[in-house]
Amino acid sequence: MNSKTEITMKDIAEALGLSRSTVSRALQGHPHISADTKAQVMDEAKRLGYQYNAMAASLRKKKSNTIGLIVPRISRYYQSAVITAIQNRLHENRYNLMICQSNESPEIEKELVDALFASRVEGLIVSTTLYTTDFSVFDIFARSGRPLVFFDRTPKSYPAHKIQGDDYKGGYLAADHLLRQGCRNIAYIGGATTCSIYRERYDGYRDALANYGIVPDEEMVFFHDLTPENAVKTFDGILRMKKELDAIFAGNDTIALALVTHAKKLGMRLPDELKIVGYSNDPLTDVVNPSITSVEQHPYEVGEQSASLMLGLIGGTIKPGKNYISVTIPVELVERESSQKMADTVII
Amino acid sequence: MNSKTEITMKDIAEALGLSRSTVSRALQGHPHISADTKAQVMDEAKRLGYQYNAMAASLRKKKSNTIGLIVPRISRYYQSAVITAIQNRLHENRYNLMICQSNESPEIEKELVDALFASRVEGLIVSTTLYTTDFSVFDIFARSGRPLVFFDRTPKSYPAHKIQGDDYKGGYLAADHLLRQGCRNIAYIGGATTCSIYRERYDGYRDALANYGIVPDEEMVFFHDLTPENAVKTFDGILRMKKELDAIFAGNDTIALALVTHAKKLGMRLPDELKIVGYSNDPLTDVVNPSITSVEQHPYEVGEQSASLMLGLIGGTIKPGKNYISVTIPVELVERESSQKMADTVII
DNA sequence: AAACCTTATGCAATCGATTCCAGTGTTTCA
DNA sequence: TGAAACACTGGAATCGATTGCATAAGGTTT
Repeated sequence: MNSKTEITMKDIAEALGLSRSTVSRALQGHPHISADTKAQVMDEAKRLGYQYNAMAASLRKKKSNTIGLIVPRISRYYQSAVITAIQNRLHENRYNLMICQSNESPEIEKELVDALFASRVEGLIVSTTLYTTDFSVFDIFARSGRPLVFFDRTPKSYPAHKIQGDDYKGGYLAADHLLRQGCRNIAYIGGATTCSIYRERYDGYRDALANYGIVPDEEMVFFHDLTPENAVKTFDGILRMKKELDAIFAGNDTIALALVTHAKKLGMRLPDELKIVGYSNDPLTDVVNPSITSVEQHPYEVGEQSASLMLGLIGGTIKPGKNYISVTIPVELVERESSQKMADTVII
Repeated sequence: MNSKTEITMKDIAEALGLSRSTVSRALQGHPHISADTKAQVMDEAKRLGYQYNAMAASLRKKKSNTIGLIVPRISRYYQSAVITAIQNRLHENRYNLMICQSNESPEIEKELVDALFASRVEGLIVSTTLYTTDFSVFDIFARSGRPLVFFDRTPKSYPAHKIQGDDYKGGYLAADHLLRQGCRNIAYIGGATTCSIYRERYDGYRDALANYGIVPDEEMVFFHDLTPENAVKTFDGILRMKKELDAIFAGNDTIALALVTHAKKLGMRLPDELKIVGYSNDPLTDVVNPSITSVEQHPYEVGEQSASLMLGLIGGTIKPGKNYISVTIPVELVERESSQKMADTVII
């Protein structure tokens, strides 16, 4: 019918012989407006099919009620779990979330930062790409005083609020566990070191080994894209070197699963011959055979903390002054079959 | 420094002694503005730290360059793959995407529809919750002439554009394949029937059985929430009934995997004793042991079609008139180990 | 009856960018 | 030389909602 012209408050006002201010206030439930007028306005709004224009209101109020979020990929279990937590928390507080994917591309990441800024999001939550090294793209938020919170993949040297898992501890726990299970030749396959989380997990791994007087063998430590294909290739490479190998600490659960499957195909008996530990505690680690030991990062907690921090910063209930808040969420090891000592479990 | 007042075009205009119109045009690269003026404006904008306000522009232009998207959950492989495709396509066309999760709740879904409408998204792409039965919540989009496109979970009876996988065919292919492998007692575990896709897959399954003169056993057909726990419970229930069972057609890959693992734990030899087919061709079906036969739905294609349709409808290059466009994306069966005939493959 | 408070409403500016319609000054061509 | 064409730029309204300030009517107090 009326696809050309939008019904606005002005239309309601004119239809009722009221002013636009009164209509606006009535619709907001302002206390100075009489109950009678409010009812009239509501009715007329419904009758005309009036729809609130949040953009116009945002412009005037300088308040968009929207937070921006940039992640490399929404498909990964951990990231999507964090996002869900963030969105739930924001939704409770009547905030919208604009979710964007950088696809691990720093260029796209920059475009998204600018686009979200232009859309006047009130704050930005980010997990960077693996290859982001120039963090100045985030400066516009810092400069304009709009809150900026990083989670998971946080920039080591860039000043900003950060919520992250305890990656050092995660690496330590994983390696220590494998050592306790009797392993002494533990490989590490992590992601690109431009991203600090893999470096920190390595540090934890290294320090755990040190407790046992072991220095990591450079040839058993890998940093590369964590795709199943790459992981399998790396694994085959290790085997070709004819080195002793009794365990692998994998950078994520997807490749841990790929390694488990590949090792089984090669006829290795798991976990007797080879123990594997993954990272993130993806639900699938629990439903495969053997189930895979992994490091729980509590994504829901990370998300809640990120969202709460953001809301606090926007609402002014959190005033960090010149300081930056850094929250480290504890991690814990979830032991499953893939790292059991011999004879503890039977794998079919 | 200047967190209170924003730098606007007006500031640039005043600094340069130009009018706001000229500044606006210069910034847009309007051909009527001299190269010299443009350069001056650009420089001054940079110097002052000017940042474009997309909201103000959207209000004036009545064009937000933003599309809304509502899905039940972003964490599921198929959905997130579709979203990625949509976002990539929109990004190429300088459109933003507001991704929202309904968490399978019709109430939240309604709130999101209203919020996105209020934010003046130019169109809405939706995959409904399992329990959405009242589709009138989407009426505001239809009424205002803003494009509405459903994908995957599309409302059977609601008039709108739809992009969907061929679920009937998928069900047919899966069942037919199992029949060809020699199975005659095939269970079906699908999701809630309020959602048409599970009903259609069932129809395909039923018709495939009919070709072999088989009528589905009501006690071997299940419609419930597709969680691993539920699936395992259902499976145990079937076993308790002491019925003949040689195959299961599972509603998604997550439960297919859970069933495979559970069956192995029970000491069943897969695929000899029991064959399993999943749905969606989640990458994990390929890396588990045995790898799982599944139905590929081409999520990337679904996403591209959805985004292209949306862009076409907005841009006016697609004019459906009073008609609604319905695109069905072909599906295909990807055969893997979990459904091989005896002795075709060896499972370790 | 004057002063004062309450309650309910209206006026008009404002948020920041866009764009139609003019209005300059310069060039070109008959 | 006059007129038309052209290249730039400015004025001012506009998008739709919000809000500080003003105002009016009615009620209460002294």
